[in-house]
Amino acid sequence: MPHLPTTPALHAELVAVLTAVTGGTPRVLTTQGGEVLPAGPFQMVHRSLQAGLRAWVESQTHHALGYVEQLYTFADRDRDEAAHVLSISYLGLTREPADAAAGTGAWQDCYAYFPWEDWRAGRPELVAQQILPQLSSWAEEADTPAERSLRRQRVAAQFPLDEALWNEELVLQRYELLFEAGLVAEAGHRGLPMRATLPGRSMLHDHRRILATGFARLRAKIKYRPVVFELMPPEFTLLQLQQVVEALAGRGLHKQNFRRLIEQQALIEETGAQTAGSTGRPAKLFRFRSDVRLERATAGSKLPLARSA
Amino acid sequence: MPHLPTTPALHAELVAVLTAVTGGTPRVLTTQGGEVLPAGPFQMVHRSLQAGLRAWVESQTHHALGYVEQLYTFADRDRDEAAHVLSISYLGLTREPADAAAGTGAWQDCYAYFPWEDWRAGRPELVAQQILPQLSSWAEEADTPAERSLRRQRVAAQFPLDEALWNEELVLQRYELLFEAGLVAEAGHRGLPMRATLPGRSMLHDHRRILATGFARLRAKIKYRPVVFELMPPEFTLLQLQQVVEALAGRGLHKQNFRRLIEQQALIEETGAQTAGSTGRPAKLFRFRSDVRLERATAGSKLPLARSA
DNA sequence: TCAAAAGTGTTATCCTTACACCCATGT
DNA sequence: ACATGGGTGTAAGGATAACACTTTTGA
Repeated sequence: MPHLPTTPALHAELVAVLTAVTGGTPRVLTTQGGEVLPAGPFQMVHRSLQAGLRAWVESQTHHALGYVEQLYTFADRDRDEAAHVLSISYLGLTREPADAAAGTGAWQDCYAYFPWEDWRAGRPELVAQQILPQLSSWAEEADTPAERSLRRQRVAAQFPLDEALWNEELVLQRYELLFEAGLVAEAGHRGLPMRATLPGRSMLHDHRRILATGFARLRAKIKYRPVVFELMPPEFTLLQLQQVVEALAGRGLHKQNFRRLIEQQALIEETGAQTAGSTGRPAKLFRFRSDVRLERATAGSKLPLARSA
Repeated sequence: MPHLPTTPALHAELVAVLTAVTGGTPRVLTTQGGEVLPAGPFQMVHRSLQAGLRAWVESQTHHALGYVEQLYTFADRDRDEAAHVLSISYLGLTREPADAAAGTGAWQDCYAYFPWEDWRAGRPELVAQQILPQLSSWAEEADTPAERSLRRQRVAAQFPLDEALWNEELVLQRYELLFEAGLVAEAGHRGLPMRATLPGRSMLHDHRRILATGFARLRAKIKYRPVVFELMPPEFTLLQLQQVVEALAGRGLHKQNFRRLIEQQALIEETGAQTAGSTGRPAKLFRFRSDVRLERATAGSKLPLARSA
């Protein structure tokens, strides 16, 4: 039974998780001083939702949008009990424009929102000093033994003691765990009992959750699809490419294996030029193979999981 | 700038791709004689979209819904130019109820809609006899050499000549390719020039595309998450499990390796009982380990890719 | 000369795939 | 006896991960 009207007025908005990597840090476009993600009303003027989002973002940022992918549709009831809002969220990949003044928003460091996700310099102190103790006591105070065991399992799987077991893709699950445990500010706004407030910026509505969804999807995607290149300048060195991947994955990678695996996949080609002026030996410059971009829909790409050092 | 109202009346509906596997064939719940997927109006009475869908489906089918996952949100403009409809689609996994009369719909064989996706008995004749010739001539009649080359690439990647290169996950891409080439009936309804009409049932609106999205997601998911068990009875033999996976994947699997890989992952445990009465040696019965179900959110599972025979 | 980064070569290990074979039951 | 499905062992191959080492530049 399609076409039935819904009872009260229904509104829909598009929410964008727009990501770039600049200077070794993953960034996300925000508005209102970093408190919300860019969002706009949904209008049916375009062929598809995707086309609509692309046009809207490009008009806002004056910058071409490389890759776009739908993330999730949320029905957020608790902003305004009367008005029903559907939020259709998208992940978009770009490069941060040189003229930072263009557009209305500001690019923020993703790890400002999720400080516990950056393991590039080893396990963050925050995890051992605050998160694990808090989560442990949260787990122990569960009402039933079954719930207690379940909580312990979740904590151990998402914040493992052994650094080698860290799974960087679980960004959303970890945020939701910290939310449930009353460790992020948004939990208090929803009426949950707060245990403590971890460092890390919060956002309005459920935007930090949407950001976590996008970040998680991106971390998963770079492992099997050649989407990193949407974040790279036209020409780049292998080290630059590795640093972008590391910035996203939030951990260091083994240099030699990274290079080998990238090169043997034939996704990139040498431009013939080299870097100059920097310290160290000059590096060859590469570009993404344009013919691969065509078959992008099905082309795979692998990234080495080997850790550095 | 959130909260802005959209111009005309906006409606939203939930669309469900409800899947079960019965008697070696994957099935999907449909209404109106198999022409549409079950769909209902969206109402904000529940905590979340997911909870709403679950309650609605269970009230319709009188059957518990195991696993639910959001698929995609479509903005379908061409049904009724005035009314704007958002379709939020979900994938749900169940078991087909024994009393087939319960509920309003009918369970259809998924391969009735996508006959080219069933490779369990080797490459379907349909592919070599109709699809490949039609797609080839479609590719050759492109306007520019670049477009021609791109089309050839897509055809080769999605319907490879070498059976070993067949990628069962590309259900959606293949449907969209056949759509573009004017080989499925829905293309004609949208005004595209038809080249021929392949065997395979069509659906109203874009429901066959939604079904393809769900089928593709399911084929991808069973490889790394233990969701197959949502489709199994409480107790099952390893052969039954393999046949369910084969029904979904659309191809045969190597028996010995399948068994080994499943058993070594410790996702299942013996019940102690055995089958009786059937031909051949009695088989041990297994059940899904309930403690794994708890950690399902992060638990992985692997399926062997090795082909049979 | 040293630090920093680019590169090359080789080896160990694990997982997947493939192949060969034996066991238990009903007709 | 034989067909059917259950069940075990082991070897080959490829991909990943780990380690050691050389080369080229700027300060």
